[in-house]
Amino acid sequence: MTANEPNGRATGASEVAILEAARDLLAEKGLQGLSMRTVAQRVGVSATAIYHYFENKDELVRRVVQGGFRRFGEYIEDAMRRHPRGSLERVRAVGEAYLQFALENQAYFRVLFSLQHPDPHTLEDLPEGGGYGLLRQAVVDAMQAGTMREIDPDLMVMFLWSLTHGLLTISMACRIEQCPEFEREAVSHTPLELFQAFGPLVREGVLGPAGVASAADEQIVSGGE
Amino acid sequence: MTANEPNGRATGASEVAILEAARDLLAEKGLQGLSMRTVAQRVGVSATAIYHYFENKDELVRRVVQGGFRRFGEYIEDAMRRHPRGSLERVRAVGEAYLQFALENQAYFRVLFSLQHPDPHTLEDLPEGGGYGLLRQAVVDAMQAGTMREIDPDLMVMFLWSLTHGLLTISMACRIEQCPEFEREAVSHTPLELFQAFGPLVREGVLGPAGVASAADEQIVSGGE
DNA sequence: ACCGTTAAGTTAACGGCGTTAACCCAGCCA
DNA sequence: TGGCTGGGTTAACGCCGTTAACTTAACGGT
Repeated sequence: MTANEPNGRATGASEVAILEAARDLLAEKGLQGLSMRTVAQRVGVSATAIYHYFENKDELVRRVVQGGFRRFGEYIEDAMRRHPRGSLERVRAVGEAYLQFALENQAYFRVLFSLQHPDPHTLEDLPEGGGYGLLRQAVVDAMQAGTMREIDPDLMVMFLWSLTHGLLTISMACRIEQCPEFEREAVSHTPLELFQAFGPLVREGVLGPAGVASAADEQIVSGGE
Repeated sequence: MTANEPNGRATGASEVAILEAARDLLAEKGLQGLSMRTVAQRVGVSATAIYHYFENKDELVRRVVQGGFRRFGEYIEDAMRRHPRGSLERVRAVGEAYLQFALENQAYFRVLFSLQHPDPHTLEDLPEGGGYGLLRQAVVDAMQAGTMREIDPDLMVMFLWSLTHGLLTISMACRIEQCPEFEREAVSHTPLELFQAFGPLVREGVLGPAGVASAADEQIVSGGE
């Protein structure tokens, strides 16, 4: 309980206090640790008081998620600032920032991209220049600088985003580290290491640098297996 | 209610009947439409009867998920059968089957790869030869046939899986179609169309077929933009 | 033929959840 | 001074997962 007034009445349950409590609770105990009652208790107020600020629980978590996307965008902005415009490194850094945010704020991220939301968020949930826009800018710059092939930038963005997001969500939903195929492997386990190992595939594709050797001239190129 | 005996006692709540009811309920109303009580009602039995067959709700949905992965595997198996061993088409078909399953069984898929499970499933949840193993086989075959560069096959599988899974989960969590960046675009909206549009990027990478043209010789290669 | 065990149900209840309804009261403005 | 309003309260409803205690039908062994 926070400081109460002489009678049993509590104060200080501002909208932001509620949002902060909800955010912290989410980070600490995950989505199912966030109930109206626990949030209220942390703020020092009765559960129903929350309904003065938010229509219902859905709106509360939607607002929390919104704040999450904002912080997410900041991670990415920082990453971009650290690399020169038009460089491939900058594009890669955006991906790494994506991973970093997700891993440092797991409970958070799980909710941001939960598949359970009744109706999915449009990307305008994140602020205008948000993650998508930033990555897109990095991609357009790289294309203009000639460090990346020129195709529809939105297609390119979806490609990179899908790859990164997929890697992340797979590692969060499945414990690939302890799957037999991976145990015996030199392939590294952490999402970040995998992401970096993707580098050559992303740059040169599954066919390889010079296109794949046909079966006939295989031994010419690599000496056979 | 199913056929009851003379007294108020119900029968016929076999384990599989419960699993089927849970599966159907999940497909019809999503995860939050699946409660012990609703499942029980559909089977025609009291809620607590379920505890004779399953330890708790978690185990029930885990079993449902298991069955889901099995069906998932069948989709992929079918796709592989329709294309020759070692072909890139076969690998692509696996990805398309992945999309197809997910889109035809959305509520299902949302739970299979929910980020909310207390502890994530190991891949052994799916039967031995399951999705991962099948894709891996297709990849190994393609490498041996020379239609794909030779690298660690598990890395390649994670790459392809991440890409496909990410595309899917992003489209399920965010309504990219109605995001301003996409509205004005010729880029198609459905996951399947996007997946197909990824083709060149997957094969040749973000650098392009012959590596990207440096700014200097750009016009030599493509005649400028 | 009986008894004990077990499998498959039942009802009642507990505590937690989101949410609603009804009420309370300090502070402000006319 | 009086009424409105914003921010709080308690009580209650119906749903949830789960537990406890009970009932009954069927079966196997002596």
